[in-house]
Amino acid sequence: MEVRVNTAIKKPTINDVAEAAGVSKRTISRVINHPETVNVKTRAHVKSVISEMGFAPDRQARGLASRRSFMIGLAYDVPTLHIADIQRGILEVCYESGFELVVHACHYETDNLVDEVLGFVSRSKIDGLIVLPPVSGVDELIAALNESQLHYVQFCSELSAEPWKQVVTNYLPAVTDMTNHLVGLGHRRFGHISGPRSNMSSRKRQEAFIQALRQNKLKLLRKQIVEGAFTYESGVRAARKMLSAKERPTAIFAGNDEMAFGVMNVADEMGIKIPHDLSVVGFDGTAFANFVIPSLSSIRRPSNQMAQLGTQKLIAQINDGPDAARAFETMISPQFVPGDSIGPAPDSDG
Amino acid sequence: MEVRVNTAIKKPTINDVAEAAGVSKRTISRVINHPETVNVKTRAHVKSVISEMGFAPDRQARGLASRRSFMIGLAYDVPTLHIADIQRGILEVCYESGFELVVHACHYETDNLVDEVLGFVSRSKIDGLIVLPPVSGVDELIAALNESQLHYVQFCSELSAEPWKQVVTNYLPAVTDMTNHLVGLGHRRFGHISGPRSNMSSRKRQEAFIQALRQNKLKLLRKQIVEGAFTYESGVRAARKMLSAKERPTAIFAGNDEMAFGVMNVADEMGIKIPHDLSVVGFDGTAFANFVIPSLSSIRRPSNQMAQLGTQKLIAQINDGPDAARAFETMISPQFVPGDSIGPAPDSDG
DNA sequence: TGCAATCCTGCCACCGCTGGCAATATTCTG
DNA sequence: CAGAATATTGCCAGCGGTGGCAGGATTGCA
Repeated sequence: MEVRVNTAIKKPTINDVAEAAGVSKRTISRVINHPETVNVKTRAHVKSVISEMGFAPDRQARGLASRRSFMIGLAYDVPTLHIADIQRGILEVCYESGFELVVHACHYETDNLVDEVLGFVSRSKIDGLIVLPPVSGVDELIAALNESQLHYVQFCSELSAEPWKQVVTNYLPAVTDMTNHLVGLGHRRFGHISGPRSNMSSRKRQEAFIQALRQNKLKLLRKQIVEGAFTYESGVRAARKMLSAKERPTAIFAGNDEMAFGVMNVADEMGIKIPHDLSVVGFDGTAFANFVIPSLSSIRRPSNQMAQLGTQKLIAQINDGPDAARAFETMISPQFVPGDSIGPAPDSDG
Repeated sequence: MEVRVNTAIKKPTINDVAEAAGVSKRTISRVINHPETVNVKTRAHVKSVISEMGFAPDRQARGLASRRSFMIGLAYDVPTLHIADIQRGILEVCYESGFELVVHACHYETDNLVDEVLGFVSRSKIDGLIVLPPVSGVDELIAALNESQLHYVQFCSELSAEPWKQVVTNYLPAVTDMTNHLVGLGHRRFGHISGPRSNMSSRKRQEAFIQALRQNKLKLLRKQIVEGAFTYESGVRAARKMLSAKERPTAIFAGNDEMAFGVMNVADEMGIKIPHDLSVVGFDGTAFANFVIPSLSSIRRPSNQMAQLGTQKLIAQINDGPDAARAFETMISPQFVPGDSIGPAPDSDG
């Protein structure tokens, strides 16, 4: 196996800098890692030499010696637009803080998820991990991460005992807002297409919906709920079932946008007009919600903000421990964004 | 700055294995890197000890000593669904080959793109880089990469002198297919919403369209082309201009799906029925094309296949040099996928 | 059976950086 | 101004691997 190596770019090493600055490499190292322990004058001199030579410490060597890699990981499952947005947000913060991002796609339902993720962690030697739903909803994984003492941040929907390791989306306000909006438009018969019941976020969304309805003295019966799988196809299946029932709902709240698109297509196919005969609301509020006709009402999660917050918390945790991470927010509130897919309840109702 | 370190998982080192196996660490290293130079018996023994102890060489140490990192990088710009899919495909191959993936989001129009990407490369010490459009269309960057002797694979639309560093999408067949299809439906007046003219892929798509029309003895005049920016909004603007012209086209080919969605929305707003009054075709063919009503005809790129191919080529290049990479395909052909957004040309035509 | 050629294997230096500790320089105290 | 306390800095030993080279074991051939 012939191995080719990049030889063209040769960067100065700490030794070169030490020699050029006329001090020992230990001092260079100090200026970089603990500047306050170096005499102001030496420090200034070394710093100028460093920037003059364009020196940047080698990550591998640094990592080997200090047991840090200056890289964080991202574990996710389905490649969605929401996740692509989150990834971008994470990168922005990474660059500010001098970290790189190593990604890992996995299947959250796989049996050996824990081993797989832990394997990724130890192979890549990341300093911390960001776990996105639905992976973040796997309890054994979170337990294993806690035990491994790896720094991590979990994006999820339920506050745990260690909030400094979390970014929690609070669904209730936005879902209540949405529900009140629909009730105000005269809707009384609702349908809900949930995500997989095994999924925490999905359960939380459903709970929030039920609670919001209850505040309006309305109920969501079991038969008004159909379980989906967060995919378009599952939305189609659920919608068929729901819309062919004898008393069909006048408004459907889907657990994500993809499933809501499924509802819109089934409605079209069945000649049910949106929003005249049926109102539809999704969840995620990615750009695509605006591209469909009529535009989809949805509950928008601020992906960029979430990503930045989560990354800042993780890096604070890595660099300065839990207390530093505790200084950041934990709760994130998504927002109801009305679109053309909702309207007054049809007259035929009641 | 208090630094916390992951201490719970402690993996065996090469020394532990050497001791356990009763041989020197040099031999362990050989078994891992050049097994053929080790006596069959010793090799088998060492291998069993390795797997028994669950030993895996430390990437950082290995990298430091061998000047390799066993990580590859991905440089991209806009976070789209197509790119999310590609990322997933890349990861699949990475895992088979023992590589990790470090991602880098950049802005391809920025002035110091070259420095930025080269900075990323040297910081992260990746062994190779995958460059996606539109970043891959920046000539100075490609030139700089060639000069730096870094292994890379460029996803693009024009064959260069070094095809083993490329995955080239050949637009012509699918665009011809699409064009013939539309011409067969009676269309004669076309419109094209291109991507930015500075973008190679965008120019290539347009050229392919013009060429396909020419084969049908049709022309695409300058005024029938409006420049967009690959975004929904730019599609909306272009569509407004195009559809309010006195002789509006009966079929529009947009440079990507997002812009095609823009066309669909403007048409709806102007009371132009799709596909009755206007046919629309997009480019990319991600899942969303099927979610809109009517479903969008598009040209689908096999993102997973492209990703896998590109990654295999890159890794072959890294491990075994250009010749190994040359053994792989270079050309990828997207496919025209008709949807409900196209129909016969309106009678009023001609 | 003797000696060279070929295989294997182990020793050791080093990749570039950090941390412990000792050494030196500087400042403080009486 | 001496001795102690404190601030700075340098030496050296790793971190966990890899590669060159030499030496010992084995094999080949006369």
